[in-house]
Amino acid sequence: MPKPLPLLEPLPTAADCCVPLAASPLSATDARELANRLKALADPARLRLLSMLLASENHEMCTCDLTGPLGLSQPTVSHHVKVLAAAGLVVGERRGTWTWYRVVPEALTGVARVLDPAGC
Amino acid sequence: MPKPLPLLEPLPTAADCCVPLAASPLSATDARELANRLKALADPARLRLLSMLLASENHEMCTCDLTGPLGLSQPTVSHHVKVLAAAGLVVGERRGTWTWYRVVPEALTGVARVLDPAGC
DNA sequence: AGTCAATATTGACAACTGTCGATCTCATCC
DNA sequence: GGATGAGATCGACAGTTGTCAATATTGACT
Repeated sequence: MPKPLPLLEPLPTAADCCVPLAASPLSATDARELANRLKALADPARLRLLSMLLASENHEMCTCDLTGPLGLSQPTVSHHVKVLAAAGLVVGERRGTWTWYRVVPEALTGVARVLDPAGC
Repeated sequence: MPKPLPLLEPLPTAADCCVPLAASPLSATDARELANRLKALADPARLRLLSMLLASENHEMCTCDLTGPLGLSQPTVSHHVKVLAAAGLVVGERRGTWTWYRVVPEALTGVARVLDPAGC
């Protein structure tokens, strides 16, 4: 359990696609793209992982601190963060031996906004 | 392509779970529940289906009007609307030979609100 | 009853996914 | 350099999922 270092740079911005679901019938490619992001979210372990990151002290955690609470093996946790990172929902940063992950809030907000028929 | 009848009753309300993702680490059961909803959303065909419903004239369509634009067989469309209905995201109503489906906007809004770390 | 049309269900199959053990990579410290 | 420890990757396996053809069900209309 290493001590978290203070972040040096602001959180990176994420591609936040903005094709509101309710505006017009989604094209096949837009639908595939949004589905990919939602697929990354649609897993209990990854949702818990995200919420743990968001609720953590410095809004970041290393893999070693995630395996225990999630009750999953280290390779499995590594797999999940990789899926989330590929979807742009988290970013990882290597500092020495550890890799620190944090959520990209803009990405989550983007997905939320696309979904909400009330327009948010 | 039958003519859509005017809706007689207001849209039904849906269970909108409200455990904000960012507030605290999600419990295993809460995560599973939210993941189930997201799994229902995380498919290109179902996303297109939802957006077609939302963008349609009377905010409802019958199965027969969905198969063509989606480019999927009738059983497959029937399968997808069933998944969406099981997740509470759409409701179907049989009128004569046809079944009319419409989105439950509250359900979508609920998911969007849970996801958004900005709190909406 | 009998026919027709829309929808739902079933069965089957290929593709994808979550999980873990084993192994590999890389940075740190002696 | 060698040892240690965190994390990533690989290979395998069970479970799930999207799809369709075939069939069943339901409602309308003679």
